[in-house]
Amino acid sequence: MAKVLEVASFCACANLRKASRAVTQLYDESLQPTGLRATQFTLLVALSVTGSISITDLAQQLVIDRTTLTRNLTLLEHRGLVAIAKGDDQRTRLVTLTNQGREALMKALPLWEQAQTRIVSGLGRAHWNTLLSGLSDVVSLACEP
Amino acid sequence: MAKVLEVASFCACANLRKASRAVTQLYDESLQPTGLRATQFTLLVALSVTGSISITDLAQQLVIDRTTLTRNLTLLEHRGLVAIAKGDDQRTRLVTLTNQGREALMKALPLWEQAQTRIVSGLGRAHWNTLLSGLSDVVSLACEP
DNA sequence: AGAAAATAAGTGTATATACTCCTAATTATG
DNA sequence: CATAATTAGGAGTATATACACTTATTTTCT
Repeated sequence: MAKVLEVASFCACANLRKASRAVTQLYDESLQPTGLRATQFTLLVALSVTGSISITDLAQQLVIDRTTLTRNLTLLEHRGLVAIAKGDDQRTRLVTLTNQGREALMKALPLWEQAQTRIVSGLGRAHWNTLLSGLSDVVSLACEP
Repeated sequence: MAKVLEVASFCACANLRKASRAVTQLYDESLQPTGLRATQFTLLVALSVTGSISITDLAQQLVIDRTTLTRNLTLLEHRGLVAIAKGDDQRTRLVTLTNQGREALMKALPLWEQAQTRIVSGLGRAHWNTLLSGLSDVVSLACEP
């Protein structure tokens, strides 16, 4: 069936997931000396930028399910990289990067750069910027109600 | 730190994973009436194109870990959508789409098209093609030894 | 103020993902 | 030909992801 061939080649979901798998493995490998997975590194970076933030707010920013985020944060909390405390609104939990978390993040930065450079130089800066903006558009389109 | 802001905005891994999450939710929702997840649909499509194929070969094509693929295929096998049998080389397992699997695939195609159209029309055909080719380049770069 | 609606988060469950270690079968090598 | 090296696959474990359901708190409405 011609239609099936089209799906195999052009499915946005399949192609994004494939690229996601490939790139995650590259970044995981680069970050391995730090003991951080790429996803965990991303969380530390986000927290470093936002400062203290509630789980729901952080989840929205990252387009990640709230319950997924809770579980990922718990792993970082157990390693002392983030702290989770009650907010003024007793329902909320405020997540904060600890000093230890900040240290781990700083150590990881140059390793992240290795992986990132490989992708960006490989594509060329212009193509890379185009791709990045395409990804951003895709997120908007997929999240539209 | 300026560097951290750069990571947050430009990390290839974070942005790909974010887009991957967003799009997967869109496709999962579209495919929901079929009981297939987007990942499962993708496997059925791949098998429909390749015909009988060993687990390792299929894993390489999809840039997915062999053990992950085994587990994902087992779920489809239990639902009767794929068959897994020993190959001539007794070490290999040949995976084949069953008639039931082909039926499920056919029913899912129009639902896939809904989600796919949303992304492709949203981006515009030209941007979409650029994005697709960028994703393909990223996979090559990340998988390079 | 008290009841109802809304919001923030946690739990149970299921799938997706990949690594390490292990077994079985095949191929290569002496 | 017998043994070593290679290859295909499975099992155990851990993280990532999200849905449905539940609990606790806050806000809204009368």
